[in-house]
Amino acid sequence: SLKCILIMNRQGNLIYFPLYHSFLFSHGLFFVVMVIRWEEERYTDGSKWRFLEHKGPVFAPPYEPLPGNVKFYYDGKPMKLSALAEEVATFFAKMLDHEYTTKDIFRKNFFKDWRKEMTSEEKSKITDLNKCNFSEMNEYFKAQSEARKQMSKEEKQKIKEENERLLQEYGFCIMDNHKERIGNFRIEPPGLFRGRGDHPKMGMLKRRIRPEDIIINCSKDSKHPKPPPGTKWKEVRHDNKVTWLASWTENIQGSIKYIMLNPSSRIKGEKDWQKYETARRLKKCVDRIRNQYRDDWKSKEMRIRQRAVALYFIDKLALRAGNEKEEGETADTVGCCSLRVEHIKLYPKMDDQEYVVEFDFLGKDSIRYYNKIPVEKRVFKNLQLFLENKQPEDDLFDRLNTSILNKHLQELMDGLTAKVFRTYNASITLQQQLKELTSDDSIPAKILSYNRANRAVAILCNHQRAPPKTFEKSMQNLQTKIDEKQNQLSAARKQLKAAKADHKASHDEKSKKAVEVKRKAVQRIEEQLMKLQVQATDREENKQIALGTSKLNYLDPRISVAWCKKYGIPIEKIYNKTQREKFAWAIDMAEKDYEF
DNA sequence: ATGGAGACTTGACGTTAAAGCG
DNA sequence: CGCTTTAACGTCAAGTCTCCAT
Repeated sequence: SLKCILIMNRQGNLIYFPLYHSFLFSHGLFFVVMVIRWEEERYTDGSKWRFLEHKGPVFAPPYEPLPGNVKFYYDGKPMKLSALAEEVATFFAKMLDHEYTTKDIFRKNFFKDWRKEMTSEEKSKITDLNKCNFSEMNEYFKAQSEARKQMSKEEKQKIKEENERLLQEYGFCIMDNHKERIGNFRIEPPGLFRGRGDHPKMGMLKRRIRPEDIIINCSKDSKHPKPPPGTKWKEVRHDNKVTWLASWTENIQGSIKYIMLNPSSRIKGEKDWQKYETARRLKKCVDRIRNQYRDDWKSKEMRIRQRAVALYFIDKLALRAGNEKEEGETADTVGCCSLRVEHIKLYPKMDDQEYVVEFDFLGKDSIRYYNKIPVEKRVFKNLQLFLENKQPEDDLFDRLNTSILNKHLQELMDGLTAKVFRTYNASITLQQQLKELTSDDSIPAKILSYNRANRAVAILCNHQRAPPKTFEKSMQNLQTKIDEKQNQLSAARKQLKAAKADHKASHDEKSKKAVEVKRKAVQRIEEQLMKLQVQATDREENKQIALGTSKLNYLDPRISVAWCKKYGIPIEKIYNKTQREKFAWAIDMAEKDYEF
């Protein structure tokens, strides 16, 4: 469970380095001063750090006006736009190929916000978006991106180096003696807001963020970041009860955006670890809680029965809590507590099953949740009751919201909230599935089992993805490869047979060697074929399922680390570099017998 | 209770860099 | 080695949950 080492560089400065930076040893420039364990540095007073120093954010590059020959046309006539109006126009022009720009709400919102940026002459002239012709601008940007692709190696290298320099200068901060990677040190550039699903605000102008909008957070005794020449920060504060380095208010929803540390940082890692520890505590008392809510289905009080049924859904189906949302501000999506009558259908009998509930609603990111499940009679009867005398658009759980539910959960277990059930059920499912599925086969087969276990979780959590545009083609390609490999295999087998016959006839050393060579070749091709087949299966099963989210947010990484250790699978096969950095704590901690 | 601000996690997706292939 | 394909990475929207004022 070693976390990091304290080292001294040639200037005599002490620096903490996470253990995965161990390549530094090879330079031989450092002295190890001290070894720090994971557990040894948490504050108990609610403060998140003692020292915080950073360089501030990187701003979006300023607008570059279009060259004179690229024109905007209104009502068929060329028209030179003021810089501000032109900039906003380019945002739209860049998206011309996108479906968004055909949507009514998008166009309406865009046009309204665009007009706000126009001069009064422009405003009086440009009154109809349908008369605007952005196609020349669109062509220009397409040509630009084409040119970028065609750049020479040297030019590309130069850009890469510049990015690297920016990363080195602005991408890190010092928090309590650790040099930490910042997650998002670049300020979001201006553009048109693209909401997901049927978003009422799609197309609105997301305005440019200036230094005057930024609140800087750092420690008093640090070197404060300097605003760009001629500008000022909105504020510099020293709040060590929060983890962010900078923040600003975004103009679409009026919400606050933050610059925070990378998932590999101490502060994020510890929080993540804590999250899984809470889920493990739930494991210890989940039976009690389940018995409790089953009892509550019989309660005399409506609010308690609603609470109990909702909790049952959250537990069984891994639904999200479902906070209320302000109507008209966001897309119409729901979670458990905000389910409406129109989102479920009850079937006393369906095929050979009794008491079936059909769910059909849009969840987070407007991803559809569709599921039919048989439930217990009591739940079914309760649901019928909840639906009585209600309109489709009425709340299913009218006596419940997330705050009531979470207050109840808090009483059942310290730190328990609705989302802990998702974490708990995801992690426990992975552990069970790994136990069930892991074969004593080859490494690729084991990894397929792992992916299948991961997939079971992704299905539980409804993590979907649009099938990749190139999916069909890439499946075909893979199939072609498999066919070829099969041909190769039969050819190799024939050759082996021939070699064997040859050896039988001559019994000399040379032919014996030839048999061995052919045998190895067959074996090698068999392995390659198997690998390809496994790959094809994996990919087909994964067509509409996204594994990433559950892997990154719901699965206790120690389960995976332990599994790797137990079966001798290199951790690199399961976690890529970024993931290994994020889960460094788990990789250090977990042994092969770890139990979630 | 209710509402809103604030902080932080979770989520899908587009772009880019790296892997894989002939 | 140069091209294509794939996975990693970054982006930023959209959730959850806490806290505090009313």
